[in-house]
Amino acid sequence: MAIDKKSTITIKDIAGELGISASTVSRALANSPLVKPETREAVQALAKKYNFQPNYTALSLRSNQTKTIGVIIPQIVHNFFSLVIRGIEDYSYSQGYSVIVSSSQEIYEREVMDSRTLLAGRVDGLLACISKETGNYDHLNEFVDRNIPLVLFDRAPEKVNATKVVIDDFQAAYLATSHLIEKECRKISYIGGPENLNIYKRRFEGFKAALKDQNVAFHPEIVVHCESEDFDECVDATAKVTGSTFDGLFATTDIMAIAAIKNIKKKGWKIPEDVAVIGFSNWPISSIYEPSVSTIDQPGYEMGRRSAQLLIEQIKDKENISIKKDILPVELIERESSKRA
Amino acid sequence: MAIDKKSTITIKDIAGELGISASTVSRALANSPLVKPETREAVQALAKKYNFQPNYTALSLRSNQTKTIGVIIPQIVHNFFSLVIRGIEDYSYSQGYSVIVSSSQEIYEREVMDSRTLLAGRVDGLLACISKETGNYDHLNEFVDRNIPLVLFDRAPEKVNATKVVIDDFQAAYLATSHLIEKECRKISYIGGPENLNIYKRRFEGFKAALKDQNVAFHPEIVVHCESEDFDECVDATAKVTGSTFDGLFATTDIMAIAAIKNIKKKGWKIPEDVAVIGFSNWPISSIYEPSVSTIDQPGYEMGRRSAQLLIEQIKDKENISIKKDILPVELIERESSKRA
DNA sequence: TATTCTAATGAAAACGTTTGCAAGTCTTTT
DNA sequence: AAAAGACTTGCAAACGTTTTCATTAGAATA
Repeated sequence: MAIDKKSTITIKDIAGELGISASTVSRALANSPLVKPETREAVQALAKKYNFQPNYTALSLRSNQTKTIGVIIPQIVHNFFSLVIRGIEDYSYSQGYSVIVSSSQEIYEREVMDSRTLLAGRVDGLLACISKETGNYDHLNEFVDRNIPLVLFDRAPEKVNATKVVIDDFQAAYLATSHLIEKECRKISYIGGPENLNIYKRRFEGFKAALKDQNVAFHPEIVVHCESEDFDECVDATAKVTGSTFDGLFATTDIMAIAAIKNIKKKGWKIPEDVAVIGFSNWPISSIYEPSVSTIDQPGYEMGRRSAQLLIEQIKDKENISIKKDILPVELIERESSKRA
Repeated sequence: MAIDKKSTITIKDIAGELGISASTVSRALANSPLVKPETREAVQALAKKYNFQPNYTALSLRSNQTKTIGVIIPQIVHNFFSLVIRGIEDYSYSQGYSVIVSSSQEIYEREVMDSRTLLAGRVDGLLACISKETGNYDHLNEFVDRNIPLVLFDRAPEKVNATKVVIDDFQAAYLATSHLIEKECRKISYIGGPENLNIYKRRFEGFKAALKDQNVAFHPEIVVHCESEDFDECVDATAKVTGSTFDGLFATTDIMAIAAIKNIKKKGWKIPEDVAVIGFSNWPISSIYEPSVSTIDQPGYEMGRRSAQLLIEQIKDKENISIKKDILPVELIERESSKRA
């Protein structure tokens, strides 16, 4: 292979060929009124001929901004999060920003390391969703302290004073639970995610509040908090619950809902006749599975878009960063698993 | 908010405070033997105290490399591709490279635009998987012509002379089909993806070759090529096939396999007793669905890792780029949908 | 004591841009 | 015809590094 010297041409090359200075070329390219129309046209024609692309790195160095935003996400192989990323990308690219994604794999140390790496001059701002393990927020507060734009989404700890984009988990769980009560359920099982994550804590609270407000008894023996997202482990964890009887079940994840359904089927109980079930997140599988699973649709794409928008606003006006909290609406989707008169 | 002047410190700041020159600081930080041990220690101590991080952009400008690789992928909300991305990220980060991902959303124009954007000085090399629409490869050949490292994965057109990481689609389909024949299937339906994509063309060829080699008749009336990946559309498309009878079905996607299963169930045919089914890709849903679906496991994570590895090798030795073709092994996973004596 | 060698440091250039300032050439005005 | 103004352009600095080359001071040699 040949060595690719001069495969990429610079402003100086154009200047040289035209016998003018680099400054004039720069101005001509920027359509500055300071340059004579003929000069401008000559420059632009040559730039086009050579397919000139300004060197991004040089631009960054001069302007002290990378036009890149960083994203830290717990998992990438995950329907909800990949939707979020798509939203982030769509908006960012439309604004001329690139996106660097790094996934912590739900490991606290990786999250800390990644945030430091990104902070080291690679990005103009950060979008983050904390891992399940994360209990210490120093690495995030460092952004706040140094006045570097930061937006937290979905799993957003109260303790960090940054802009947040979330759903109202309490309200969403309240909605799901009320849906079951409306379907005549009077003894409802709860299958939740790890309670140390705020979102699951709040969903549990929403569940209990809905019961209380509507005078339905709470039964601790049919409550399970499941740590894992692995399907088989969910099946094992939810098996505990089918030791008792119940007529409704709310799971904070569609995967858990389906795991529970598997156990319910095994018992010979009919869905939705004997037990009505509702999940959470509206994963693709919930509409394909049989029975199709009622769920709470979580607007992942919108969450990504909105987070990116708020972040880029902050980047563009760093002097006046104001902390916001955006709560996105959720929607209940009724499917076979809870459809009954 | 306060203005963050000097929130980030440079080599010059350290030099100033120590009353030495920037060059010495640079050398001290690099542990050069040219600097006096005391000087080196003083510099390093101060760097540590201020948590000095070298400016990435300046480094890039000087060294003419961004330590970033670009990835163009058709979709990000897709189990296989997100696995690939994870593989790419894991390897790249381990080598000190960042990753910029952009998804074409299966749109040719976006793919072209994204490749141009990334080419414009943002990345040291590109990893790409073409969209379903892509039939013209000029944008990729531009990389080859300009000697910029490029690795194609999964959907890799023959016409581009670049390193490729793929699975042997012919062989994989041959394997799946032979599995059905082994299970006593003698009239096998084929549900494929769009034929203009090489991978589907080759899977179809593998399917037909397996039939021929084992003297099983090919029945064109139970063949469907389905354009969409949307589940409901797949259900509609595969319905055509259940107009005839058959005792085996091979689908080139798990989603299509499940769509077909839905139609088969509707007919009242038993799986696997009346019809044995096998899919392709080993999506999570295929193990959760009832019946669980036999499939060909496609090593997405490995494909990502390997692609990144080959790309980074090329980046590190641009003078001697050699074109390789890596074919990753697939594995047949037998589940309920084809399990019979 | 004069010369050479070695060790440590600094000055400056370079990477590719943008932009404030100075300077040049024409026109216009008085 | 001289001064002022309007247009164009170029020079140089700056962004934060690394690295080549030159320089200094001191030590070793003759």
